[in-house]
Amino acid sequence: MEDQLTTTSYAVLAQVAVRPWSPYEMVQQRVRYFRYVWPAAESAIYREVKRLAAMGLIEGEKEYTGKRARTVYSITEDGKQVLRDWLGTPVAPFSMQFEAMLRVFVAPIGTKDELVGTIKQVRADAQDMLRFAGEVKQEFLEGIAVTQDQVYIRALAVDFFINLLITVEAWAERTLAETETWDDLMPSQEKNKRGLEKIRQLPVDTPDESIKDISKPPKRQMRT
Amino acid sequence: MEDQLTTTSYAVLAQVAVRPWSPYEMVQQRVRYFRYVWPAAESAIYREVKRLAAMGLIEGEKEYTGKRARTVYSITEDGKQVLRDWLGTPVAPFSMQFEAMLRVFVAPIGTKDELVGTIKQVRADAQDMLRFAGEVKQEFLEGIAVTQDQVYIRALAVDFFINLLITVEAWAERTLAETETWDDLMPSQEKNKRGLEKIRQLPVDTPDESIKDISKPPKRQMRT
DNA sequence: ATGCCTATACTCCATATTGGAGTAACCATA
DNA sequence: TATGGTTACTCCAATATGGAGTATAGGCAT
Repeated sequence: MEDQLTTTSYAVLAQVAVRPWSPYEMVQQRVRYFRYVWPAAESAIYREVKRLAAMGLIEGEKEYTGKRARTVYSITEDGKQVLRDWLGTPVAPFSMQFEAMLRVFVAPIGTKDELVGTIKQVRADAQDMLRFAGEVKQEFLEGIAVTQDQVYIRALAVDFFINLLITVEAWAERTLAETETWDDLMPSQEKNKRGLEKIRQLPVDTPDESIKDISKPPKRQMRT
Repeated sequence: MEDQLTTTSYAVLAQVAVRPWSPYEMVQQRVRYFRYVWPAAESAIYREVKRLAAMGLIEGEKEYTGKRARTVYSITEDGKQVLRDWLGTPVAPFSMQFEAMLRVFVAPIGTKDELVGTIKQVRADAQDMLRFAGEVKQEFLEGIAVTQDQVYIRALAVDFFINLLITVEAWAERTLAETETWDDLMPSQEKNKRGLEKIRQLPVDTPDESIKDISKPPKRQMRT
């Protein structure tokens, strides 16, 4: 019953701001609103809905289908104000969970098949999400998306998503091609030479001063 | 004292596999090993080190600087075996936390300055990380990286990272340009027309069948 | 009419995770 | 010699997680 809102609270509140939903619908449709930018457990959604309602930021109205009740929640004026206030606070930096990369790091102690399998999984995941993004694109083109009146905003997100996924897919493709030229996963002069060349060609500036002592990286992190 | 390993455990174990470290060094240097692909709190690292040591997957040796003790941990054979076994298990899908996008979604209830500020922050974050990636690149080119003998593997990660960051930075740039053509954040025919056009041009296939009922997206998520 | 599957709408809880505070020695510099 | 920063952690209360469990309704095939 704490009244400190978390990012998950704002995510749910933002979805309710789009239009009224029942908790179940929110859970089903959150993929279009925040799932891919702010993953949260199903049970967390139900919990947040109750908290937001208790705080008066959303309000529920009971509906019936036959005898089965469901509560449809809408955002209140207070809820909108809370969202507005949130926009004035500092934003948390982007972060990701990419377990596959950890496995790439230790790949040399495993088999080539395992490495290839991992990368193929990454590619498959990206392709699944691209397929979904394609459906979202189609919904907008057909004019049937729930957020049709806000295409100008949603387009920014779809743009981000598709480009990100294409970047990931392309990486997986490149990496599969590279690993397939390897006979085994042992370090070798040959592989390391290619690796160094790959790094040299990456389109990023190296620092002006050469690095003597391994410098401190930029700190960033912070949740909630 | 549970002996179920989490992904964070494997991340730490994988770092120890690179070379021996003291917990403090691991915390400082984890940015080069897993921070950006598997974020974990500082205290989590210390906790994992203790657990892994208790389980015999790493072993510590005490050193002294004057009276200040520090324990340097190395991976054991058991530890290596555990990592190998892990490579045979299914990999969790990619996911991200991108609070800024949630704010983009509700931007119309706030000010243009807030939206622009959010996107600029995203750009700045990407640029910070790119600067760091540039340093890593430089370390490899100079041949002084700790993982120099595994450039062939590390190159895959650096490649991923730099391309991802460039994608994010480019999106921020595009989006800033777009929002700067807006006088306000109100929905309008004009803005929505541009938005729809942007979506139309995104390089992703729309599904063969047009969508009647809003279809279920692919389920994916899973931690640990 | 019966059975079965799926949709709806949650609750519960053991564990995991987080951020922050606390402790303490060491070290450079003014 | 004071003091502020770095090194090197420990501890903990509060919060979050995901998975399992509960229960009813509606639809459809036989």
